[in-house]
Amino acid sequence: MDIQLKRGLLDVCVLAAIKNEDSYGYQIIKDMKPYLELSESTLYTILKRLETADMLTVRSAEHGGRLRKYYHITGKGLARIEEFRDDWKEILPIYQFITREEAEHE
Amino acid sequence: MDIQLKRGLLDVCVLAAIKNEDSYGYQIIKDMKPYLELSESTLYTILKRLETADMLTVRSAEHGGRLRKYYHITGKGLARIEEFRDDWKEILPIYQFITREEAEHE
DNA sequence: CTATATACATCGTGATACGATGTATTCCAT
DNA sequence: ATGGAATACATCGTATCACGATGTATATAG
Repeated sequence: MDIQLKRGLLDVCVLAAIKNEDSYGYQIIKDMKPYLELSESTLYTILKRLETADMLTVRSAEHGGRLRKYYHITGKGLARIEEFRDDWKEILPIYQFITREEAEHE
Repeated sequence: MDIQLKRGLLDVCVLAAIKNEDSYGYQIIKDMKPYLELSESTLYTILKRLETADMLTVRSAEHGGRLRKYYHITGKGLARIEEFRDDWKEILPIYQFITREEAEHE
């Protein structure tokens, strides 16, 4: 997939990955993999950015003798997903504009 | 609309604007306006980029005593639009993933 | 004992949208 | 005729961002 196109989906996709259940880095990557692949360096950059923007909170918890950072979505994060729904309504006509077959003669 | 989301659509949208008919800067902005607004500085950056990538060719023509630069899409540019169609097939499941309502209890 | 998977983190780089700014011409209303 | 929109193209600097490279540390399987 085109990198630029991916950019617009990454943040919201990460938020969606923790929407129903708190999760941690490695798990988020696994859950997103079927839809959108991203590297660890990209994910941690995004998580930090979303935390700064108050779209998620972080809590450290021990698991199997090792620390894990669990990410929890906030109201602002949920609102961000709703904004994406609105953006989607604008994207559909754009898709039509781009893929329309016009003045194509037999 | 979210800037990041816009980024992924701009290039292809400009190509779509000249797909059926050669066009020039000011006209492209007008044609795209109902779908996606962009400033002149952004458009000329994009046109230059698409030219470098051989996705369009440029020709200067006089119009009303003034020079206009007309942009013409190439085979590579048309292929870029086809790629977008393919990307779209990947985007749809991502949209589902983001907006799914799961484990929402009454 | 060693390699692989898990887990988190930072740095540098290249790509890019856009506001600000500049130049020049045409057209219209006063 | 004169001044201000609208038309038309162009450049520069800045902020944002994805990602590869790289580093640390622990658990687990062969």
